[in-house]
Amino acid sequence: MAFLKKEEKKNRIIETSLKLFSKNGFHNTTIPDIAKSLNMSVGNMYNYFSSKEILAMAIIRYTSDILGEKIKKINKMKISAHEKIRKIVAMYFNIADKKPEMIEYFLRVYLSNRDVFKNGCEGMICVSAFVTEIMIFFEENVRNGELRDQDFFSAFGLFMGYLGGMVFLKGEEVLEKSLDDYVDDISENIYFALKA
Amino acid sequence: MAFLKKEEKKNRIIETSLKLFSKNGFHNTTIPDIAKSLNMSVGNMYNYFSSKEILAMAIIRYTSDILGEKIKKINKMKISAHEKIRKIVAMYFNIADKKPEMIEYFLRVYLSNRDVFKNGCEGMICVSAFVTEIMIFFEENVRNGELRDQDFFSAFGLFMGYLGGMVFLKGEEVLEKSLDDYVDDISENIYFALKA
Amino acid sequence: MAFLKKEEKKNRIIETSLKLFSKNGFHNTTIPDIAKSLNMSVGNMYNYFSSKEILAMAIIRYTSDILGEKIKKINKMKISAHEKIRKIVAMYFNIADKKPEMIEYFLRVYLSNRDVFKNGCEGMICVSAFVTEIMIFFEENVRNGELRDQDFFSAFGLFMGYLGGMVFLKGEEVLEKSLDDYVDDISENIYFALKA
Amino acid sequence: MAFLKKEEKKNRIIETSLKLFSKNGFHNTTIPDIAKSLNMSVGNMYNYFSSKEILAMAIIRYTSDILGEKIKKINKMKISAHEKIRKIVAMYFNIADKKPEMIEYFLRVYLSNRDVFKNGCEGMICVSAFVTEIMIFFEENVRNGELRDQDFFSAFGLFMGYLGGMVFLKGEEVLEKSLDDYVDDISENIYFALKA
DNA sequence: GATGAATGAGCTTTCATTCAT
DNA sequence: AATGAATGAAAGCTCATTCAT
Repeated sequence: MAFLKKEEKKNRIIETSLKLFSKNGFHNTTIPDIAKSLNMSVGNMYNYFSSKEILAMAIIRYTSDILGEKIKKINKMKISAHEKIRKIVAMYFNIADKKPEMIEYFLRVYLSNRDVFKNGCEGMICVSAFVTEIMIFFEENVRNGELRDQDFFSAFGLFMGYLGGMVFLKGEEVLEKSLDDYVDDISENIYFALKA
Repeated sequence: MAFLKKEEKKNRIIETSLKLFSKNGFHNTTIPDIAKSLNMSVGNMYNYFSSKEILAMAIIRYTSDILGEKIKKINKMKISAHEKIRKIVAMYFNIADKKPEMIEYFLRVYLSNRDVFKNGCEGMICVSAFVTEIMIFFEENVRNGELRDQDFFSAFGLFMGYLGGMVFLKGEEVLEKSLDDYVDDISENIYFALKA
Repeated sequence: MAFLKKEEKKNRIIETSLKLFSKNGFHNTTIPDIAKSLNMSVGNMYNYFSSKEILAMAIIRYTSDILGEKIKKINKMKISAHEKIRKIVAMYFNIADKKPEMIEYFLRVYLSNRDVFKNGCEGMICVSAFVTEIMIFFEENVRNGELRDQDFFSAFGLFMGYLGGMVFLKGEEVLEKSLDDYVDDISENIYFALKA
Repeated sequence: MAFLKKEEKKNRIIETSLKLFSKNGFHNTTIPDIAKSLNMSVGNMYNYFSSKEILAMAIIRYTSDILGEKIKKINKMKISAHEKIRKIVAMYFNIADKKPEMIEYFLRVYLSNRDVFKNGCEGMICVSAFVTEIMIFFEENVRNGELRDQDFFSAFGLFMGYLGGMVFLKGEEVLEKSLDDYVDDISENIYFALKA
């Protein structure tokens, strides 16, 4: 492990903790659990993240950055707002399928442990990469007339809440179809809701 | 307190725990915390709810029943689907304003502590009162041609996720306006998304 | 239940507690458990036995009296020491079979909860009915020359320990045969050990 | 304490718990009691034994091994069955005198807390070291004609029950003489019972 | 950097006993 | 005599964090 740079090792810790926190929840995942998963000593973990909360905050930033990056790519495409919505929904559900821990972390850790994120992540600052790209998407397409002008958070809540809600339902095993099969319905619904 | 019947006392416990769980989270609220809030001994609490998890499950049923009841009333009104959506959104935000603990419990306790609700509330069974009324709303208005026919969960996820998402944003203090001021925008968005 | 005299009701409580204590152990049997078994309120139980320990001590006296009575009958028979030993062993194993709770109470409650019996049953005083009859048996048959003269407790320990040990082994399910099938072997062994 | 290896420390915990459990009983000895006796924190105890029951089972194995080892040595001696019996009785009473906790643990913890030993020690598996050596003693001396052939458990119950019974009587302070003074009587009785 | 034994406060839950009715 | 809600101390166990090596 000595050949890994400090930053690489931090990422390894983040990836592993992300999975464990998402699967078992923040309070049911212990630092020894994480350390064991990483074949690392408990004490050494503290050389990289000085507390469980600081680790949790690093994870949400990490996750938000990856999601933001993916939306940024979609934003740069030369396609209609309608098509962009579809791509965002498809991308989101694809992640929920392939790397469910990323979405679940939002839903089950970030959303519900306010106190953990209180000192350092207040006001969505730690998910700004993700929020910003949704904002760019929204404002660009309002400007070019494809989407109706309205309060940004009315639109943001729709995206974030709707997509998150569907992933939650999937997790509860109440959906008969795969998330993939919902892409059409849901992107249409979002488009109808927002279009000019 | 002796003049309260067992059922009334259970409800008092539920109401108080609901507030504490919503405010501080399930794992940060201890049974002694709840007991103290109720001026009741820890041991006696266990005469009413035999474990913390069983209490948590009673609360979600209680909350879902109240919400379901309110939607049921709206469902019975002789108004258009468009107006019903507006009433549901207004009612939801009104509760989020007046009794925020009910909505927050959904978001911060039920949604994110899968293991707590695993034995007894699997598959949304404990929120069925709420889900059922949304289902009735949706199917009646599809039948009478006001809403587009689509997978129920595509519609349900929109309602539940969108409204929950807005309340979350409010809780994060990122909304400048009061929830009330969002009723118009959001009910329009939902209507556009679902209308025939 | 009102037609039962106080003494009869105490016996009912004793019989029921005897079974529960024997089956689950003293510490794993709660007063509410006993009360429920008796269809009686917890508070009322305390009208008959003012503490769990006092109940436990009443039980050992009750049990010892019954066993002592049975040995007394054997002592009065006009048969040889050899035959008396056989009868005692057979009687003991018969009880262990038909009312195992009586023997188990000796083994699993009385023997192992010294502190419970400390104030009121010190020095085998609560089992004296049983001990006395064994003593009578022993001394009479020493006097008439059928048994060797030796320290009484050397003989008493043989009876009590051997028989108790066999019942313990039965309880551990390591004996392939029924206790009844051991009567011959064991009474021979005891007789050989003690005879003049 | 850092110079002690993990195994040595486990043994230290076993020795101390053995004393406390024997003296006060399993249910009246708390983990904090044990930890305090060891000048160790409660939490750290759980690094060595993951539950109170697992500790109790480790103790019975430990104790049985030591007793078994002592009988094994006697078994290897080139002396008569009669003399071996005497040595076993003497050894047993010597331990009961010098390390009474070992014998008391059998009597007051192992024998009477069936549920504690249910998962892991069923069917005398945790005392097999001791049982096996008694079996070897018995079978060898049946084979060479010194002891009568009979069901093993008839003989085993005699040893275990008789010796245990005497130690129990000693503990109840009803014996006027020291255990040592009973060696002659009791080994004669056992020998008469078992001899060919 | 790396280790993992050690800490101890804090958690959920239990239960003998009391007492107002 | 009878009820059972109420008490509260104490139990077994957990875990974030530290620190000597």
